[in-house]
Amino acid sequence: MPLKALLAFETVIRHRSFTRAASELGVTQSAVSHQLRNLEDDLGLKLLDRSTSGVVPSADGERLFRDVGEAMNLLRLALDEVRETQRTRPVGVQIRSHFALKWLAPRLVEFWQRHPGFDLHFQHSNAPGDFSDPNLHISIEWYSRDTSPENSTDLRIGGLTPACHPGFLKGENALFQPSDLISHVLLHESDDVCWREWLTLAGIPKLCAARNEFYEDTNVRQQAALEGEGVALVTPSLIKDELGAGQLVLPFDLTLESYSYHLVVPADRLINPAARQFSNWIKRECGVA
Amino acid sequence: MPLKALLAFETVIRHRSFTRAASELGVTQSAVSHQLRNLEDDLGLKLLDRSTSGVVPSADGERLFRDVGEAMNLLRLALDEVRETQRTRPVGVQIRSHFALKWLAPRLVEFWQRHPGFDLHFQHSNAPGDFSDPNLHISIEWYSRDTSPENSTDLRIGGLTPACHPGFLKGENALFQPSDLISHVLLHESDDVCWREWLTLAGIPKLCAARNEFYEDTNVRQQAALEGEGVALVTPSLIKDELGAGQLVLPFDLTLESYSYHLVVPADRLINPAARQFSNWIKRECGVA
DNA sequence: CTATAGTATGAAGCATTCTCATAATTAGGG
DNA sequence: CCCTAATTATGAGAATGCTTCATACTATAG
Repeated sequence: MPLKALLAFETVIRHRSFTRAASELGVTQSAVSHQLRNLEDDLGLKLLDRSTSGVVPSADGERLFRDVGEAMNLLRLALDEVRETQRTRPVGVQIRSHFALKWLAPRLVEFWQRHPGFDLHFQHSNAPGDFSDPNLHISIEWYSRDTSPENSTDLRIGGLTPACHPGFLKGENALFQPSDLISHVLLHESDDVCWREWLTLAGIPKLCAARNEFYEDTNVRQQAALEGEGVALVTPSLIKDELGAGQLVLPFDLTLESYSYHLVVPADRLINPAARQFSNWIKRECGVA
Repeated sequence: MPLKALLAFETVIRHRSFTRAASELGVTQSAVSHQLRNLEDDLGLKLLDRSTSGVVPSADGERLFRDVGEAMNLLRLALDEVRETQRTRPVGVQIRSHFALKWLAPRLVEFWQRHPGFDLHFQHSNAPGDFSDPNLHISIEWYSRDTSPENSTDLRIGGLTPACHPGFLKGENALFQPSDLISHVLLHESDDVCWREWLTLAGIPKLCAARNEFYEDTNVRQQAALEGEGVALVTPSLIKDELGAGQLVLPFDLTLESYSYHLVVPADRLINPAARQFSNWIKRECGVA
């Protein structure tokens, strides 16, 4: 199908002029003339009566234009619509609420200033991003270096070390060394894997604490630690405020480094320019771009 | 507008397969893959979910296809229609009835055999072809070499010499030399120009005949001559039959060569392939191609 | 009858599109 | 669970077609 020529034809008919059609199409008048000559040669009939005072379609041209004009309008509308929805579609971001609260929220204002013009749609979950949902573009997940998936980038924000209420450092069951944890409550996420790994690092893999409590949400878990509920594993760089204010303390100088936040973006989501921008911004902010 | 890519997209969706779409489009699967990648990159969204067991459109792809598919169908139909009308539209030929009867008619059967598949529409007139009528493609006209228009080809069939009933060669007013015409009836077309030129050639420009009769149609005029009505100017090569049968004779060995049949075809009519074929055939038959 | 505003044309450069060769991916059968 | 067959993806280079440039041509209006 001589699509380009048909578009040129349609444009010429609308403008009744090669010159104006050329300028709409962003090409020279010569290009349009060539296109129309080719189309007429191809079809073997005259589509236009040319004159200096405007171009008028021949009977054949008129008939062809009825359908071609409609078709081109359809295409234009369809493209505009799809581009518009795409332009205004929010970038779907799954992000752990802790990272959202402690890292992202403080930086987001600056991001809006530098990249206005698109929306972000946040959802919070600890599970891996469900990218079968086409509206999810980016996920920030928590992985140890060797279990992180293919399409992820280590944001180098991470590490786990126990944190507790400052009161835990004194008194009867004061935390002097890791084995003292035996008489304390351990605050877990959904399982005890991380604590197990830290305890292994501390040389006491078998340690069994007084009690285990599970808080899916890290913000809540840390609040529980802050209130003296027990000892939670924390990422120090994310809770500088609480540490600075003395609300939480780190009893041991021993950090499990292997865990960190990872940016997960399937390659096919990067065709969304807004998603690409946001993803790049995060990497830049973390100094891993 | 990425028209080619949209066509590729539409074809892929219809076939649910890059490979089959490629074969419909007459290109390689690779080309289709490139087109779709470019389209998706351009729009910034995924249009297809690919798999080896068939390609299915994404939600966005589905929506785009609704309009694009319709538009492409419109274009296809419009092109088919216009091509079909063009293919079956008869070639309009204006041809002097004399030339049609004496030259064309005997050859037309052979032409049909060699070029079946299109119709010819003959109309007879001595006037120049009115090419403002888009249905007129070809005209065969009678010109002297120096008055023939730009877009005409001399078919080298022509020449004029007087012809008459054999009885005119004997008796009281027998035609022995051109000046004997003074006592005869001259049979003209619409004016006396041709006879004047012939008489000038014969050295008797002022000769005034006994009577002048006007017959627009050369076939009729020659019939009149044949019946002994008077003397008509004829093109010898076209009336070999009558001469051979002794129905007409040429009293003088003096031919006005400057007139001949010309094929007139405006350049823009040659975009009709059938018209081009017919025009070329005529030229070939006359040995002027 | 010239000026002006348009279209036509041919050659050459440029860009897009296509092909080729091959890689990567996925589903199904042994 | 691996292997095969069928599909899509990819990158580089080739081919095609589109565009431009420069200029010719044509018609209309003053």
